[in-house]
Amino acid sequence: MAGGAADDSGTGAVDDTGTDAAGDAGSGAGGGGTDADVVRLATAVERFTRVLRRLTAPDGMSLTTVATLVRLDDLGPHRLSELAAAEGVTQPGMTQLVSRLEREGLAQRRGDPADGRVVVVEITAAGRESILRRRRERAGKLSGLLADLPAEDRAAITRSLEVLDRLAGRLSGPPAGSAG
Amino acid sequence: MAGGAADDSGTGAVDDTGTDAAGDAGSGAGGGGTDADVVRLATAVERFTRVLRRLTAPDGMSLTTVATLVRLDDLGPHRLSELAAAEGVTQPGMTQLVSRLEREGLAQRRGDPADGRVVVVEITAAGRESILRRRRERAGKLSGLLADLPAEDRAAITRSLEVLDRLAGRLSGPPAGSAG
DNA sequence: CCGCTTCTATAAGCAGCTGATATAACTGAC
DNA sequence: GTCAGTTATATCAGCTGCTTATAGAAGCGG
Repeated sequence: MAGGAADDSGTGAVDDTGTDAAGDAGSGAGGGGTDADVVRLATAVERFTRVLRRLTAPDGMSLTTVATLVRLDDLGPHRLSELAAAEGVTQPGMTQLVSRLEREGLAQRRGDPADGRVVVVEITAAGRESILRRRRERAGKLSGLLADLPAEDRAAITRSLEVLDRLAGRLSGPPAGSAG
Repeated sequence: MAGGAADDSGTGAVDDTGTDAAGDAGSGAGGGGTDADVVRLATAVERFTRVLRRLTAPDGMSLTTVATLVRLDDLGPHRLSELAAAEGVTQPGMTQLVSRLEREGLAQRRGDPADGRVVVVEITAAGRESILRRRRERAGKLSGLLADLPAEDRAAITRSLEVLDRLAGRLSGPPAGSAG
């Protein structure tokens, strides 16, 4: 149920999917992928939201919190305001978030000797461990789901992994050179 | 916490890994997919969280709100408690959510003539329009991203769409036969 | 020193979730 | 019919996590 995703599509013109998709929202139609493809992707992302919510263990960690911790793990220490900009929250919001992380021992504040105003945030060993634990939990749940899928479906997902990864990297971008 | 309705918890094998990302994809393996594959997927999902946050326009709509509205659009009217179970929030939470939707004219309550206790929720024309608008906005942003990707990457994403869709459907499950 | 900018912290408020509980409607025994 | 038990929704108090507005401390040019 839920929408026939098994149409032909491919790369040509598909069903009109509503109206003038992506008409005014930037990026000319000629430049990006097919309009219909993009709308389909947007729809799939919407549906996948539900999956994400289910996969998120009740650690009491918000999406932003996890994303911040993962970022600190992946890309190293950031100054606080930089972190706020990268994760798309306000600076006071990030101050609170970091305070929470610090209270739970998952990250810690550090001063910048070169600039007394700056607070540099870095992940702790406990924070790294927390991420790993969470990742393994999620993997466990995913494992159960994937087991029910035919092999070709699993292969399709695997193949798209690196692409999704590249997409994610493109969006988050480099932390504007600093925190070195 | 949570409803406790969908506590699958997979095989839970998946030991440490974390670094070894070798092995072929799609091998049977009783647990369902290679361990490393699953961990890679879990990691990609983590990273994709950032993408989701960025793609979500500042409509002031929570993930749950959007998912609920999309569900009502896809699968038709649901009773309130059914909606709560499907989206993984408590019944009081869904009562509030629906009240919010109703106040903004995106959904409406309806009585069930066969059962006076029941409240059936259905999406309004304005609600459908809201979803479409949001989807188009998202599509616009995605379009810009996809334009930078090589064609083969776009194809990989397109191919994985239906699989992701199937995954989402598997997790949320049918609304237990109603919404007639 | 002073004024201006930059970076973080604090305060007040709102959204959105939770558990506990109240209210109303259906069901079955009698 | 009435009573008790179950089911479906609403309401209440409380917490988390975000927001805007503002305060305070540190750097920089005069």
